[in-house]
Amino acid sequence: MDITMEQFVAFLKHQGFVYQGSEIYGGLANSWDYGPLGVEIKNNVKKFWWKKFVQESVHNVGMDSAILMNPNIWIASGHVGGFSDPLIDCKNCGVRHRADKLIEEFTHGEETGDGWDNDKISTYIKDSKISCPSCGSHNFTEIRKFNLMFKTNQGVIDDDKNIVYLRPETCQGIFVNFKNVQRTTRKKVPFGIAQIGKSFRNEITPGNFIFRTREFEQMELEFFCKPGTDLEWFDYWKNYCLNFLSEIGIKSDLLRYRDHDKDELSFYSNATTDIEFKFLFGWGELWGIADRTDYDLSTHQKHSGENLEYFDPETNTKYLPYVVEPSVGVERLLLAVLTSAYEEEVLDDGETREVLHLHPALAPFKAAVLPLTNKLNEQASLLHQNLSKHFMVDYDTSGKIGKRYRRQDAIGTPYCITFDFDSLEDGSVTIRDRDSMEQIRIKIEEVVDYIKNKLM
RNA sequence: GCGGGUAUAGUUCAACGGCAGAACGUCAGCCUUCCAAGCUGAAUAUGCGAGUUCGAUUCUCGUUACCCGCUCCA
Repeated sequence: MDITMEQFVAFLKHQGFVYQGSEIYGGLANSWDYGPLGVEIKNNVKKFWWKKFVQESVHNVGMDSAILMNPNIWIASGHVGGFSDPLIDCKNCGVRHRADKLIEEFTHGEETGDGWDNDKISTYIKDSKISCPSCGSHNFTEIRKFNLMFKTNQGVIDDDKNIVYLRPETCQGIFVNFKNVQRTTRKKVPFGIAQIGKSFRNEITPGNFIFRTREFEQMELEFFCKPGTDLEWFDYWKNYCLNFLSEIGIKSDLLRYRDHDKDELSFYSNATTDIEFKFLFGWGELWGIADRTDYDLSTHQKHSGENLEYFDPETNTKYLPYVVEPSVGVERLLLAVLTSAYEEEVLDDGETREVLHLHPALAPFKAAVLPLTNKLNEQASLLHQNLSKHFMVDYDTSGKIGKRYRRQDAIGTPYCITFDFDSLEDGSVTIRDRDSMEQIRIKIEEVVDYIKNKLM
């Protein structure tokens, strides 16, 4: 697609998919609002995922956990303390470094600074006369820790004692409910728990439109399986996710797997693979599939004091299940879907049209009712109202019919229903297909079923 | 966070230290019997805040946002 990110953003804004957040106040960095079409397609993307990962899955169930949770959860997960990056700036050239990485590089990996407090890191850097990799000077600022979690206070009093965090990931809400869900659903391992919800991260550098934002929505599955079977399930979900992306309509040549190297893996992970998508700004992570072993359940077991072991009735043994986690961002998936669907198509007559080749299930409008002329308004609007009981339908009377087809093409409406003068006589309408531009004539009462069949 | 760039209608682009224009799009009306192209009319813009100036959209400074690169990304 020969279009820039900037042009694509303008297109999405023009059509009412995504607006800049807080625009009339000059915006708020990296915040985006979803317009009338954006909210539809975003909801549809989530529905599609839910359908494949919960509704149609024999393994999985869903849940929805709170955004605000007991702060001890974040201590257990390592988000409070361990994962705040110690950052240090060079006063000479202004480049920012991770202080622990400086030490790691300087000692060629012999010291990693893991678990050190700021003073120790600071002292080490001074004593070892570590220089700035960018300019070679020894003039660093104090270390500042950046906690990537948003903080707020529960209760009206602003006090350190009542700090709560906006969750930086949804999966912990699943882990802490593992026992609840297992008991109430009477599911046997292997089974999965799926969740869609907002997460918040104070990323140092967000950007690339809705690709990385500080407020975002995740769709995660935590799949619990017997230790030793985790790599099998890892492969299973890897394939399942790629298959999902193909079903949702993303072109396969825009997708690739990228396995994490051993030194890139999180310390608790057995294997991690990203499915990457070729965004307009380049390849970027779309879906992370990680084998998290029993790290999460064991740390929660340790910190909470609750026994989280699963009793396996087949073997009469107890164990902490291993977890395979496919995690995808709604906004990223949406951006990938839109990017893949967009086409500036040259027609046989040399004219061009902008088309979103969206899967009908994702399209904001499933159909548009277009009266051939204004004189047919009355009857056509009745048809529109009837169809609206079943799915989102647009209605457009302004301008020539060809122009209205173009408008619907550009927002991905799969079916245009033209109500003409014959419709008054024969009770039939013309349905025009967005992709093939072919037309069929069918009875008005058959329209709902015709379109519903295409939504699967 | 650092460096560079950009900021004028919805979009793409003009112009100017002294009434900010166009095209496309949008809206209204007319016309219109299936793929954007007819006619008439209308609405809509100098990101925000200071400074210089009689007067700033234009010059200066600050700020905000976006883009590119670096950095970062449990």
